[in-house]
Amino acid sequence: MARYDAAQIEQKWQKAWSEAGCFTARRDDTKPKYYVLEMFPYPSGNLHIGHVRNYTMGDVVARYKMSTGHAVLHPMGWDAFGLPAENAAMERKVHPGDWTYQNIANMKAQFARLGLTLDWSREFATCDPEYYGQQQAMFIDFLEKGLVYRKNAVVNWDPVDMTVLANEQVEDGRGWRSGALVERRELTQWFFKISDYAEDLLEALDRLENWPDKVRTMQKNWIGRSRGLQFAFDLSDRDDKVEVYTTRPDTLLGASFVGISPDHPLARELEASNPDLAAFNAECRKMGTAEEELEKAEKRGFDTGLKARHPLDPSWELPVYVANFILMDYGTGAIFGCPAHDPRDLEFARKYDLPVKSTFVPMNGPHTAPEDKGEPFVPPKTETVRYTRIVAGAAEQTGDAAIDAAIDRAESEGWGQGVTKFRLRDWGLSRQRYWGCPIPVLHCDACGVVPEKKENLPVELPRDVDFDTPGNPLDRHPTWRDVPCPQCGGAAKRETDTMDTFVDSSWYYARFTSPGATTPTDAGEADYWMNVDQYIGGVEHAILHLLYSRFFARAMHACGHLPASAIEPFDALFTQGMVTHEIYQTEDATGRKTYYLPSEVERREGGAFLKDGTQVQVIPSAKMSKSKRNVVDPVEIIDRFGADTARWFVLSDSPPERDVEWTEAGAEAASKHLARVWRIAEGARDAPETGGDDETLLREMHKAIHDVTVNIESFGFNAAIARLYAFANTLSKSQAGRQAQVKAARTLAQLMAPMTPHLSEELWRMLGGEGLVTTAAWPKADPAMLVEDEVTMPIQVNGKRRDEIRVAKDAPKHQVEALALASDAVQRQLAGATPKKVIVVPGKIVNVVV
RNA sequence: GCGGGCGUGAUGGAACGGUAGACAUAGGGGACUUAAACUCCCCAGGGGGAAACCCCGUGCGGGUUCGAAUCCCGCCGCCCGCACCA
Repeated sequence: MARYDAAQIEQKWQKAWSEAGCFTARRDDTKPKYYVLEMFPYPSGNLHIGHVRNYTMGDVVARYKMSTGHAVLHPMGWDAFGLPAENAAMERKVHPGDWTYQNIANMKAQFARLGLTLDWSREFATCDPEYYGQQQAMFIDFLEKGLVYRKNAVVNWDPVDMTVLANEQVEDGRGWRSGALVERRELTQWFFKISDYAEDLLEALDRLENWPDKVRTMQKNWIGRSRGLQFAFDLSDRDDKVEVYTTRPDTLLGASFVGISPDHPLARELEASNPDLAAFNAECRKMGTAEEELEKAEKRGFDTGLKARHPLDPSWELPVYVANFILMDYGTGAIFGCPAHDPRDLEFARKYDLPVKSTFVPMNGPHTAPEDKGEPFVPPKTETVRYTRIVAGAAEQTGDAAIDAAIDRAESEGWGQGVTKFRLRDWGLSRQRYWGCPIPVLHCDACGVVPEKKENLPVELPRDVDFDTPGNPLDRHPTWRDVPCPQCGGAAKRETDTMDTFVDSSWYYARFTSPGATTPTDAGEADYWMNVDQYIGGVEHAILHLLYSRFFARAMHACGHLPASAIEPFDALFTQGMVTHEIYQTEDATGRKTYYLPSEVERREGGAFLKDGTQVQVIPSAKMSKSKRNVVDPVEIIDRFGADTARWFVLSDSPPERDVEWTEAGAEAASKHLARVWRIAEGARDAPETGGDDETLLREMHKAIHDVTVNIESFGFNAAIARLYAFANTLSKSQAGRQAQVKAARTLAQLMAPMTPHLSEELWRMLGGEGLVTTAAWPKADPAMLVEDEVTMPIQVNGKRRDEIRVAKDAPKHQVEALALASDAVQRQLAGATPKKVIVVPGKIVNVVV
């Protein structure tokens, strides 16, 4: 009678699966294919528990699909370019490549212990030249198709480190390393023309039925299609116009100022002769490039002194302000402000003492007008309101109708036109960094921008670089940078910008279908395996990564790298929650925080303490992050309890889409339960040949098969586990004969197999299962065993439960009603009164209304 | 600030608009043990009551419904994203 020894059995079964080649994806025309993919990890060096949860979920799906007769593709790779490798290079003098590949080796070893169904024969890292070379080939294809172009864009510039900073590297307007005030600087950069696909990316969302609604809504809002009016204000005192775009032309008669972005051409022109304005603009440009920062900043403006003529009344002049909250990237970079119907404009108007004029009021009810210190009135455009200053249309109409009427008027009078605009901006892919995919073009004095010849790809990153000097090492690497022009043979310089790492992750799913191909994809393989049937990852990727991938699949199709059927690469999406943990910190006199690992901290009465007795502050659970050190090391957990325990725990308790808090107690409990299942299985094996009531146990078994199957298929892993607990409890108490108990225990092991594959293999063998449980066919519930002929129906009086009755499942309504009314509890509640109404929902509930 | 989501016992959570709290954790009681650990059994939303049973209860305030944790409106709190973190 051996004890449950996780370490020993996990190794044993991992070896068995590997020898049987269970997880190598094979095309098989006799089976439906199934491609399950989890978002690949950044190789930080250590697997964290969030990875364990993410990859276990995918593994449950993969294992379930294997046992339901699918040819499964479940690959894994590394999102290996990015900032942390350069930071490590600067801090520790290691080469970014060495650091990255070392991390990959570490993490792969950790992965191996989890017992995942990954097909490692397809592994690649995005920093492999074989991968990024194909990416460069596609860049050149995109360039030929007009899907890539150059334009100027602003970046965060650190004047001390002489480098471009990511938004994340800007803290309170200062560079994280240098502490210097960050400036906005304009550079010529490469852009993908994602805006060409804005309409299609938006329309196609409706067909992504197996995506969460929240993700589709977020993408819809991000793309932000709007219908509005574009027109120009004539300026009074100079021969010029300001072109504006508005989604509320119906509020034009409530206009009180014209606002332009500090980066607007007019603002730039005026600042040349106006030092105060120049100072104001310079101040605005000190802000970082993050939209959040701009939006949160105090609304400020500068009166240019210019006046704009109202298009509906030339004698009405509006002041022209430069305002810090207007983005040059959206619309025309200029607006008219209508304070009565826009909170931002109202804040601005009150600050600069500009008029506030309502153009419409609510249909009914009291209303504190924005004119009198009230709130701005911003009803949904579908709501009917009463117009007090009408641009066009009826006095009482919806916002939508009024907007359409206003556009019609502007068009017929010839001073403006209706246009559709998108909030979605083109995707800037240039990064002034070393550790990324080189952009495969050259700059030639004679020929201009010239793509590298495809036969010269990959343009490999040079190895001999140093990070001692600020700036991009590629810029100061003459032998790499200075090369002959591929077109004319004259002197040329390589592009030293590298690609955004989002490019790398925008097509890796396609590369997994043919990781060794000498073209980006192999048509036959892509056609067979695409699309990803189930994609799993964090909701933090709801917009950028997923939108970029959808764009990339379209662009790849346009260049012949993916079939038309794969332009929506992810058939179904599941966004899982994070694993969270408490944060432990201390603060020194200057407020500097030091964080501690959970393993360094002991929780006892009175709080949490370090080993030396120092008390630490406990911050409530938050996403596990390296910087806050609130991380749990999965390797420690696996060493202590085994991989099956870690897998079981991360799936239990919390619904997969919600965050789960890691607790020590929870892990221990999971471990105890698995040991208990082991004992239950042994009990079944050793049960007396004959006992009582096999029928009840087998009925419960079929119900468990049904429920667990439904739960797994709907991503209700926590519910599946709760159901498995209940079934284990039933089995442990059962007095059924050996044959029935063994059958039930074997089924329990099999139902648990997607979550706890090693333990299940062991029990499967112990209980006489044939072959591997991993390759065994999923059990089927016998419908005849699921039907009940009697049901319990609760009886409510006025919606409150007072009693319950047992009735035949198909008892006629009048019989149920009579039984319900006969109940003592109901009679007591009625106290002689006659019920007004009795609602009988067959098989569900009875409600007696008094 | 804008967009999206979430909020249920001490805790994680369950509940096609139909018995709120399944399942589990921590806790309490008991059995086993010289003792403990392990294991097994029982109790357990709050309040009242000897009990039967009654009242209250799903962040807060309204509404729809025979019936609301679930749907609608308004607030509060927390989380995710905001285009150069991945």
